[in-house]
Amino acid sequence: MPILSAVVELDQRIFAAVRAISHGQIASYGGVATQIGLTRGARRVARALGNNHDASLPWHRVLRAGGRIAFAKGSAEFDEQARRLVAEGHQLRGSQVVVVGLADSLDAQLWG
DNA sequence: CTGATGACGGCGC
DNA sequence: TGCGCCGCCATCA
Repeated sequence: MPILSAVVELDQRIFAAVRAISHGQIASYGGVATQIGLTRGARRVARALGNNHDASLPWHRVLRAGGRIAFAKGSAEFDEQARRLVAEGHQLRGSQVVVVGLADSLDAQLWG
């Protein structure tokens, strides 16, 4: 039981970090991973979101490094995420979210 | 056990 | 700027 329990708890921490991203804000997979104490855990975070079923989770606020949408351009998931981001006031340039201001780092704008 | 895969990241051309 | 290759990690066939 303890082994599996630890894994589940890790996922819970990932979800908590994602839920902590408020409306209009964005974060990167790697940033979320670092935030909860994981190094090189971007893929771990991505997989957690993929397994997640909770519709209340703001998964669309999590992007790839540089602010790019992770899904393939043209896919249904891509369109859905792009739609939600624009609805929250963001601007898209292709598959990349246009970051307003001086932040050269995504995570810097959120928790830097 | 070995090789392939993916909602990732970074460096090089 | 864009694209490709390679490194990382956890799963899966």
